[in-house]
Amino acid sequence: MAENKKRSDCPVSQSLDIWGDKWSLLIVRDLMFAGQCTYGDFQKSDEKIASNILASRLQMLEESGIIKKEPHPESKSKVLYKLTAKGIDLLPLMIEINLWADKYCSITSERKALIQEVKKDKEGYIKMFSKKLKSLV
Amino acid sequence: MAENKKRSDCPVSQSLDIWGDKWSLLIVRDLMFAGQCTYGDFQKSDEKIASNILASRLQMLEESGIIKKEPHPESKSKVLYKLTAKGIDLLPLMIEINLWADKYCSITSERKALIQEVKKDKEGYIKMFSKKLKSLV
DNA sequence: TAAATTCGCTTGCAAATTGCAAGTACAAAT
DNA sequence: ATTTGTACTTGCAATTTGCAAGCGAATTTA
Repeated sequence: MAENKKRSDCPVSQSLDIWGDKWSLLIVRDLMFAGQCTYGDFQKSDEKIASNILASRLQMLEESGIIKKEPHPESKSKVLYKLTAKGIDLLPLMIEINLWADKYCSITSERKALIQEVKKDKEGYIKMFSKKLKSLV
Repeated sequence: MAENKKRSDCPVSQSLDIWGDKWSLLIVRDLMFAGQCTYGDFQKSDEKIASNILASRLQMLEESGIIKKEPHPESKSKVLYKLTAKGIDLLPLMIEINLWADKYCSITSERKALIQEVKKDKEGYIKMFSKKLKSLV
């Protein structure tokens, strides 16, 4: 459950120790697109993550300071998950993943449009999007 | 052994299906730093990947066209692994991982120096490094 | 106000993956 | 001719994943 051991001092290795599994970055993706999500929102995503895996990943991401939990303003039974500044700083990485996939994977036209926007002015797009996300924190 | 099933149409998800495990990007990292590696070179890395995992990851990365195998020019018993263009295109992603880790993980001073170079002129650095890697293909 | 539903998890268990240690086949060096 | 180096493979135990169901509290519905 806890992936708390550092394999080496390499920055890549240390990063992968934190979010280098099949699910964590999908959670981050959902939060970047939606700004905030409930537990149920994550479960609605196309990849259909198992409930126990979702719970353990959310806990890990929270422990490593990438996301945070907040009470839902409208309901005591709901929880809101949000990205922290540390999580928002994964945006450039997320953009590069999309750009790579745009070149080498088959992408939905919906997402393709967004990637086109990024290509026009990558730095500008990241700044704008990052600012938007930070306003929600 | 084979992670050949697509979880969804999302570019992030599809990318993670290919290289989204704890080891693949470390193999790519080694190749980016060294230009080319033998099986034994990978095993010498700090993270001490198990031999069977290394073999299976190398196979997967080759099947997905990110790396390629070549006969070693000096020995029939050795094999050279190299990045393909598709693998080299992971460089911007790799750079962003390093930049994120530079901000949030504890990094060795050796790698810190390299990251400083990147920060001065990211685009320029990527172009230069990418060109260098492509000259080895 | 009682019953049903939603919500965020947890639990049990089978299946898949990982990690370790040792082994194998071929090439190269001694 | 024997030992060493190289790229893997194999067997097996331990961990992780994935599925299905369950659970307690909050909320909605009848």
